[in-house]
Amino acid sequence: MSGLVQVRRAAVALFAERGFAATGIRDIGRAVGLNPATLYHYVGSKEDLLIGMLRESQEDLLRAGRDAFGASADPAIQLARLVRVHVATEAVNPLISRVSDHEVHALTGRNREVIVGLRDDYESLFHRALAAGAQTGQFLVTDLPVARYALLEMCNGVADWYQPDGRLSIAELQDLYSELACRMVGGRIVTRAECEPPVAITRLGWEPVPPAGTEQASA
Amino acid sequence: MSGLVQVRRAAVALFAERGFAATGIRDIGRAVGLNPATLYHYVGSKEDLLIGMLRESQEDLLRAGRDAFGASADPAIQLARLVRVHVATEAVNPLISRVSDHEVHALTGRNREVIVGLRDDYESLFHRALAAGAQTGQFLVTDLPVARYALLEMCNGVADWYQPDGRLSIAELQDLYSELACRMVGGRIVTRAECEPPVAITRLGWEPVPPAGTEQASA
Amino acid sequence: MSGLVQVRRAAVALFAERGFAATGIRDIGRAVGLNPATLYHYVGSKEDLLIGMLRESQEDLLRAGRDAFGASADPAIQLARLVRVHVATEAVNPLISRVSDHEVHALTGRNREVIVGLRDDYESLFHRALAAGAQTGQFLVTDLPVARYALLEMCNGVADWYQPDGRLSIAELQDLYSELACRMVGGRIVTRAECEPPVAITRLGWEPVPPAGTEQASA
Amino acid sequence: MSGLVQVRRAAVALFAERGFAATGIRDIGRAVGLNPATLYHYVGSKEDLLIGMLRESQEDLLRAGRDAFGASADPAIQLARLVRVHVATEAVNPLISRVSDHEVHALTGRNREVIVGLRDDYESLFHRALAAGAQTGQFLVTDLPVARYALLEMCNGVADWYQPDGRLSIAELQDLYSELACRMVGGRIVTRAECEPPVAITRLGWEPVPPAGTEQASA
DNA sequence: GATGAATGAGGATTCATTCAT
DNA sequence: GATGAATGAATCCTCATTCAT
Repeated sequence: MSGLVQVRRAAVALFAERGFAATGIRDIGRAVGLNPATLYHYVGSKEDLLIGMLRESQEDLLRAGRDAFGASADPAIQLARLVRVHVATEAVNPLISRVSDHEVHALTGRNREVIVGLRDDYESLFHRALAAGAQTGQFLVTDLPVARYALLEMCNGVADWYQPDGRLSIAELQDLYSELACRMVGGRIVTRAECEPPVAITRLGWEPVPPAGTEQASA
Repeated sequence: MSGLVQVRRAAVALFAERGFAATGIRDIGRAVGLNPATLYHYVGSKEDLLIGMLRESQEDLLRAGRDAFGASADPAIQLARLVRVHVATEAVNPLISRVSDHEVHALTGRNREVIVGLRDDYESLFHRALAAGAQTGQFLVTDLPVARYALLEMCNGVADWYQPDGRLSIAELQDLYSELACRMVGGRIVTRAECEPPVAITRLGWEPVPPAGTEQASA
Repeated sequence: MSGLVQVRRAAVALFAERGFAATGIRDIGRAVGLNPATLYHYVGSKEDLLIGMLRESQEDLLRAGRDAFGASADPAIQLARLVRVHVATEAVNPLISRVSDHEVHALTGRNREVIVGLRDDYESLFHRALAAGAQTGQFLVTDLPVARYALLEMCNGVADWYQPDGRLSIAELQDLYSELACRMVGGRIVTRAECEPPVAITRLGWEPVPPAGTEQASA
Repeated sequence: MSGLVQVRRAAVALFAERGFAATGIRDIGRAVGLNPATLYHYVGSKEDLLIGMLRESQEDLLRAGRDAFGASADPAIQLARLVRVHVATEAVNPLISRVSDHEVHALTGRNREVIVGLRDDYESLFHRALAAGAQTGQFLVTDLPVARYALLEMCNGVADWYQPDGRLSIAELQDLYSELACRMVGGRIVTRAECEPPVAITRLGWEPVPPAGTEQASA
């Protein structure tokens, strides 16, 4: 495997575990058995690593979110599919998701703007689904921004606890969160079948491989 | 106002904004117009500041949570009151709440254990309310742990966006989140009136005072 | 007991145990239960403490040495008495002796000169006894400076190991070192009786009192 | 010459002159024209420097002492050889010897134990020679531990005054101390010839080179 | 690709000391 | 006498980064 990929994965793992600011370039080097100086053959700077992983993660999420959103005109299905995409993404890329959720503030200047922009675009998908559902009356949304915040935050936590080799398959996880989301906005419970075919969730190149991974299907 | 209080508030503000690891002792000193060395008159170490604020915050939340939980035997009201307490606490102490939500991992050794223990105790209140409601059938909870995670995460985000002088009063915020939570678990919508008298939410001594505070009632 | 005496004894004890440079003014304060700032009511500076104890120690040793030297015209007796005085002083004031032996180099400028001057005066007593004994032929001294160095160094170590409540009384200690010294310079063994009356060895005010002191006679 | 060697020698020189605690990492850096940070390329910590030099010094002394001791079965020759080794070692490595004599107390924990252990092993050689000589009656030792202390302390001072380009060659120095030691324990005077061939005394890599060195033979 | 050497800036913390109270 | 507050300088050490080899 390429040295660059190793470096990236080590960085993701360390940023996820200790946080960006608390991770030293030496720690990353040590994790891949490389002299700190050698890292600079692969990477321009520590912040480059961060912006790189955040951008890849956020762009991928946005792409998947758009696919999910565009696959149906029914707000309930749109919402269910968005939630399914989100939790599956967090479950499949837990470490990079944690970094995405926690370390945006470590970015500076233009880098920060780019990521915030991507996230805004992504969140607007939820807004549109919620707004449409509220308009048609199939959702009961007392306050739209609050519902959106609550929905997104709810999904964001998945990466913190989900274990791929645990009790729940990714598809089950998606079912559960989809159900919670549908109930939360007062809509009908969208079934897994209605969300077929599932949006493909890819494990990103930056995501470290778990020691003994169990692959599971998602819908 | 006491120098110690100033130091604490400055530390909370900076830890919330930049994160613990990215905040220097010099930054805190600068914020209160004190020489870095002088800080060590007030505080034993940087981590002492962190554990101090986390402990105070977590103990207060646990106390308020227990009060809320114990005020009724009805799981729906228990849950609604827990949610009301949580979001009000985040709204009243937004900065210290952000630190609590994000910086536990910066603690080491025994300090970490203490905070994690308090958080576990607090979360168990949600678990008991959910479990009781599921048992009686008034809640529709397909998966109890997942519901608890989702609920807590949903509430945790409030400190990130709520503006005390914004569109929503704290009581309205509580109503909205209470409604979302009730729906999410398939229960009846508990009204504000049912949660009277409200649990008192205190602004902690560590919480920085906003430049021009608007006080609002909570239920 | 006066606060100043307490401070001085604590300083001696700490300087002896950790060395001057490694002892903080705070350590001394802590040892006597005083705020660091309060120490400056008793003492001008950390170096003042050091020069004070070294001067007192060195002046007392010089005085005792002169008394011992002047009490007889016989070089053998002069030497024996000097050795008796030296080892008894180290045994009675072990902590201050250790500081005297090790921390002269921590003094600066004039302070250093004063102590070195006193020590030179003291050492010249040994030189005169040795030189006289060599001249009369009662000593076999191949190299006078080397003999003086060796003699003084031999005596200097006593404070590092002698235990007042141990196997040896001070008088026995004096006998032993006197015997070693006499042999070393090829002279006759001067008896304890010949050194009567013994020079008085005083416990200095700076010397910390041992927890449960056993007083012993010296000759 | 290697940077590491330069750093080591500078550290020895400064520790010998000012003491460990009073020497800053910056001082060492300045002495070798290196940024303080660069020192940490060569050395793990300040204490690493100290333990390194003490261990090397003490191990070398122990090795030389064992060679000297083992070269004869006659206690008088054993003792004479031990003394010759000791004073020559101090004369050839005066700076590192001073650090060895004065700074053991600056070590912490395990490091301290290691050095104390080595020193105990070394001192036991003197004990065995003295005890054997006392047993056969060729030594007059009234008190064995006191004799050992006195002997070792006497030798320890050499590094404080001996000048390699001074009046005395190392061989003459050895003769003088050997004579003093033999007399001190009431034994016969062992000649230089009886100690042939001399134990090799090596200048350690840590020992700073004097500005204009004069090499002299030792026996 | 890889690394040893190097560095300026900064990390948290302690220093001896002063001074108003 | 005593102390809390204060500080500039210094402590050891680590930071991200560069560059010649």
